[in-house]
Amino acid sequence: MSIMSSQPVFALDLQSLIRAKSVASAASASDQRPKVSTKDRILNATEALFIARGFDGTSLRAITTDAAVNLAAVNYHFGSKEELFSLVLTRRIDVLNAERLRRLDALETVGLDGVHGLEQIIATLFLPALALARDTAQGGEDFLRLLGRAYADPAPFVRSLLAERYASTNARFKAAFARALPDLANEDLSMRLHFILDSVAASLAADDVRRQLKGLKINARANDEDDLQFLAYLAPFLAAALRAAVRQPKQIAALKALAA
Amino acid sequence: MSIMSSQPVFALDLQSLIRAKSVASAASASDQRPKVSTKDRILNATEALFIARGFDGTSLRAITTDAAVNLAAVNYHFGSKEELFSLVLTRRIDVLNAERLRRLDALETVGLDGVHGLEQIIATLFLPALALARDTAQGGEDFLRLLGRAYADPAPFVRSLLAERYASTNARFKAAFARALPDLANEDLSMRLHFILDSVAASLAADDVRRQLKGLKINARANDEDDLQFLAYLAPFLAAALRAAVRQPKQIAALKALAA
DNA sequence: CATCGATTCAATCGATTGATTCAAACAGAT
DNA sequence: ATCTGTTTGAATCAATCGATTGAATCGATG
Repeated sequence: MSIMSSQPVFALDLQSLIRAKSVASAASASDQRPKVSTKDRILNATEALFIARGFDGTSLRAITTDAAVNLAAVNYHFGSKEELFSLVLTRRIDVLNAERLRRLDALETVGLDGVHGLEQIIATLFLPALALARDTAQGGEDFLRLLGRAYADPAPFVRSLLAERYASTNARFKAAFARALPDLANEDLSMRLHFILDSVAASLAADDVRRQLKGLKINARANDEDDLQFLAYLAPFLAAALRAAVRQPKQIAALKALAA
Repeated sequence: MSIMSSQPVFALDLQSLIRAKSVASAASASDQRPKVSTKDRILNATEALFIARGFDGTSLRAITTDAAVNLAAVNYHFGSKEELFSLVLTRRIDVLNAERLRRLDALETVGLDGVHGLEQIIATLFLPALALARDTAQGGEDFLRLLGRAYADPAPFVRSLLAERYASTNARFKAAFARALPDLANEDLSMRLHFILDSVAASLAADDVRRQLKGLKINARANDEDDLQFLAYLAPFLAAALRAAVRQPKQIAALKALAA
């Protein structure tokens, strides 16, 4: 303590003292400074702030303050704010989409189940997301929040990044849904699919929805079995929505009588 | 033209010339400057920019440039950026919620239909939105975009504004849904309701979804009859989703076999 | 220990943000 | 036409934005 006083000391001596101290603490049992690299601290802080405030609402100064690094470290390690956020988004979503495509490939080589083909595709879409939400190395629960925020962010940079990078994946799944729902017109399918994908993303981004998930104890999932249980909760909801018939004259007449 | 040259002129003369010119054009047949007040021009420009870029992404200078008014006019007429956006949001959503509550009141005095009670509530929620989307005085199609963007905006100011101002309305509709779905657990209802409301908002905010709506010619609605037709397209989708059973052991087993 | 590339640091850049100023111009009442 | 309160305009404020600089310091290598 007294060594660290403000009295003038030899700069070299002071630095060597600090260096020795940090090395000592790293070797100690408590390990007060967890060995997380500057790059990773910036990425993690950026992810947390993006979830809470979006792209425009997150400044580099807020990031570097939370990450306890120098402001210039962002441009040194990542080049620019956009390149940083691009990495933050893709390091999560790329993993998700790769697993989704892997499962879809496997599913299409075996062929869709005639009766439950729709549930199979839904499972292919959502099980990877649920699995990643349990993987702390992939952000855990924050993974779902990141996903929701990313698809809702109004910044042109974010929207173009998602649209361009995952266009082919979306096309693959739309084609799969089209085969499972042969009677649904292409335009109807596009709308309902987009509706569902945006829906899940938006809902998962909302804090109170996740709080309710926790209340249902379906957020304490610990293994794939629990994921299936959660999907059994969600899949009928989504499958029923996708299978619902469209624009039957009878329904119009019924609604007309009811909505007066 | 030559009068407007950069040569020194009497300030008063120049101003009077400009004034005379604008007055003349206002009296002319073409009427190049539509008599929209400064206040309304700011509100309209703010709405358009909020839809496109969100709260954080919209600067007062972008607003005043689009509205062709002076920068100081914003703070003079509205006090601050937040007060301006608060007005922009509430002038639309207040109308929507008032009409929703009016219809809900009427529905509850008559009593819910036993068979189609759920569709009645859904109609109560969505018909006012569809009607407003046809009313150019209420923003027309932009009304839906505003709604979607508002519920997705990450700015704390926007989120707290919506949560506080419309909490009671949401509670009213949740209670109504609970009566129409007596077998659905309260937590399940909360989640699904939030899921649906966020869903519609998020979907309507997406440009390509509205483009698909246009392709289905359900966006060319001109009267209440057409609204009912559109609702006949959407209501079965939503009702089926809400009515879908939850967590049946049979479905879990089926999914387990399928998701391998 | 000396050297060198990699990294961190404080300081600062020009641009943009929301907000404010005060004089000029305005519309309506008398 | 004159007066009076309201509205507009150009200029500018301090604060913050993303980005950059060059020196200081780091860890690894010879």
